[in-house]
Amino acid sequence: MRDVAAAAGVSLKTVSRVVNNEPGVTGAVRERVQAAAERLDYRHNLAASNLRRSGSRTGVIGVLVQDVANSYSAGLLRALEDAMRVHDVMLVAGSLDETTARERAMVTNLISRRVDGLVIVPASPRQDYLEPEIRAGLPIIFADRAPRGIDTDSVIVDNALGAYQAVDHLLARGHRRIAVLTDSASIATADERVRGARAAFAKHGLELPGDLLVRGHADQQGAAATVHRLRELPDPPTAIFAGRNAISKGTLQALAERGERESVAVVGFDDFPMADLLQVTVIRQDVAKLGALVAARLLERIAGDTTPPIRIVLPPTLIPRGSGEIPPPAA
Amino acid sequence: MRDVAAAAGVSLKTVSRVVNNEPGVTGAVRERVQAAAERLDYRHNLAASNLRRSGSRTGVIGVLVQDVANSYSAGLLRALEDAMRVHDVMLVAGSLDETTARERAMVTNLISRRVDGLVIVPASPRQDYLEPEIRAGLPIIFADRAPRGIDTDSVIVDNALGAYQAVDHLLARGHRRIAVLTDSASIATADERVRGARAAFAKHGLELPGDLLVRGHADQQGAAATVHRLRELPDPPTAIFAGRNAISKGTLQALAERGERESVAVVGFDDFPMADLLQVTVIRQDVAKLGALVAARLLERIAGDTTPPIRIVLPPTLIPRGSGEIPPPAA
DNA sequence: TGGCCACCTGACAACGTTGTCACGTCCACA
DNA sequence: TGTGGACGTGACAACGTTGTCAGGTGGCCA
Repeated sequence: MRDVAAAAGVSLKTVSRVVNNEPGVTGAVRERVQAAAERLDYRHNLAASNLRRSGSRTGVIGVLVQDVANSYSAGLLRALEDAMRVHDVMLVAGSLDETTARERAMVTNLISRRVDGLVIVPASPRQDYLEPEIRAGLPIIFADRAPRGIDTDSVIVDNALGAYQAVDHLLARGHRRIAVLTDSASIATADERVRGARAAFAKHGLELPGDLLVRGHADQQGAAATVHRLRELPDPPTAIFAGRNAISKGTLQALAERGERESVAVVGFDDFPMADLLQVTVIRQDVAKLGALVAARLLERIAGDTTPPIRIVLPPTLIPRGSGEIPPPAA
Repeated sequence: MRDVAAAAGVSLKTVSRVVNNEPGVTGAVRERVQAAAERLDYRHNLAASNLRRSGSRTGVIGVLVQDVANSYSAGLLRALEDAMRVHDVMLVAGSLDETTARERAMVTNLISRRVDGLVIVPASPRQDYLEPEIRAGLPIIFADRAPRGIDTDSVIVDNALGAYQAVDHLLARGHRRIAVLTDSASIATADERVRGARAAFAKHGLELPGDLLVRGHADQQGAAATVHRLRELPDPPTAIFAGRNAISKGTLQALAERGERESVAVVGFDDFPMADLLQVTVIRQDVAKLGALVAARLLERIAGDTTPPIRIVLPPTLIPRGSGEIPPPAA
């Protein structure tokens, strides 16, 4: 900038004015400065600018999701990006892989970078470590999963309701041996889904078969293995409620391998690409809507809104596509 | 930091030393400073730090892909993230949606933020606007698509070869009426793929039927519409080469709607989630490998490597899964 | 012609850090 | 006891920018 000023024969401040498109610079001077900047390949330094006008925005938000390669996370990211772009805000994204340590590390890093806000799909069991940041006024919104140990804005999906709908759907079609596959119990969401599944059984005066509730699935392969095992039981499940994206895929994979895609009912939580072509009945969360709501709330907070935290719960929807409508063999 | 220094009864510089874990501070003093920092909720400001030690890294790279929600882009992002994480580098990601203007705008923004490097899956027809940045030493790697009008590192896939393999696969099974569906001709990749398809026909002493080459597909719906139209022709295609992810999906969707999934052969370019379960034969690009190579090159550049640009071309692989092995009806 | 005002422009300090260098203390050794 | 050196600490300037305020120029009106 100093060089540009010298080349244009003006002061630093005038270059600054031109660069920031501020008024108070004559046309001729402005052009001279622009020409010099162009000639010298001058590039404005946003970091320095933000430092000087401290208290202003950096134009960056941090987004911590489960795995950016996962279609659900990616969809959320995209929805946030679209909403933030109009405000000239960019996204720093990170995958947590359900790791508490990574969540902590990335949050610390993002805070050091003075992001304008944080969107977190938490991996850690408690988030009270964020207390000082909240107190300092950093906007933080939890997406998909509610925070624990702290009071913050959140936009989540009614997981219990979704699971209830899924299992009720299967019970209504006569299934009784319904397997429930979820991920690690340390994830609050998984607990909610199990709760919803139990509630559906209870409504029908039944109980979730203990041998068919299997938690702790980390990935597709694990889920596939479980399905193979369960189907080998003397009294195998006639229907499967897959508690997450990757678990649905593993379930389908295993059933396909066994040639049982047509005979065993499946309802999955979370829609996924190609689920329509695969005719998989799912509980769909409206990621685009969730992302839009998160972004809107975040923008309000960034704009200075200091009202008490709100908690938005979106109802999921069951999308029947065939796999969930397969009747039990006996019926 | 000033407050911490005052609270601990030391100078600014000493706090700096403690914060950066530099040697030359007695244990007692160090603890006093840490306690004060903790008590005052002090947060190190990386922007200011990077400004002071200018010339050092910001620990951020910019990644511009087609669409972060697209499984291919998301996979690339994830591969980059994994490789960069060990070097404590975070990713700022943006979706270009094949828009030249957005590419320019985001590049400008990222440069203002002094990212350590840029990974670009270009949307614009030419990238010579990056010339000054390259000259200034900013590491830029092109991924998936080669740069035009500029000489930079790039890691791309042999698109012509992939298309050749796909079409040759179909020709070898007796298909002659093979439809070739690609995206906009302004995308260099699409041209390459058409070229490869023609080469395969040429090898068999044939020519790509002019009425079956349809370019300019923007999304899944457009591709589906084309498939419906082509299949209504008096002499319809017996096989379809889908030149991209979304086009494959549109093709499958249309064929499913027509009940022709079992009778019309399909080979798609780019693997996609669930393609295995859908038994879709595809040309697979190894995104993880591509991402790893891009990251490795970028890290070398960031570390100061100034050797001439290299160009890595990865061979794609045909994965037979069923849809590409359907024979033509007559045969 | 003098005076007032609007309008441009520039000097300076400050944002939160850290590199450089100098100072002071303490210990070891001659 | 004096000297040298190692070590811990701090003062200061600088990174690239912009807010504040003061100064300078020119036009217009009395």
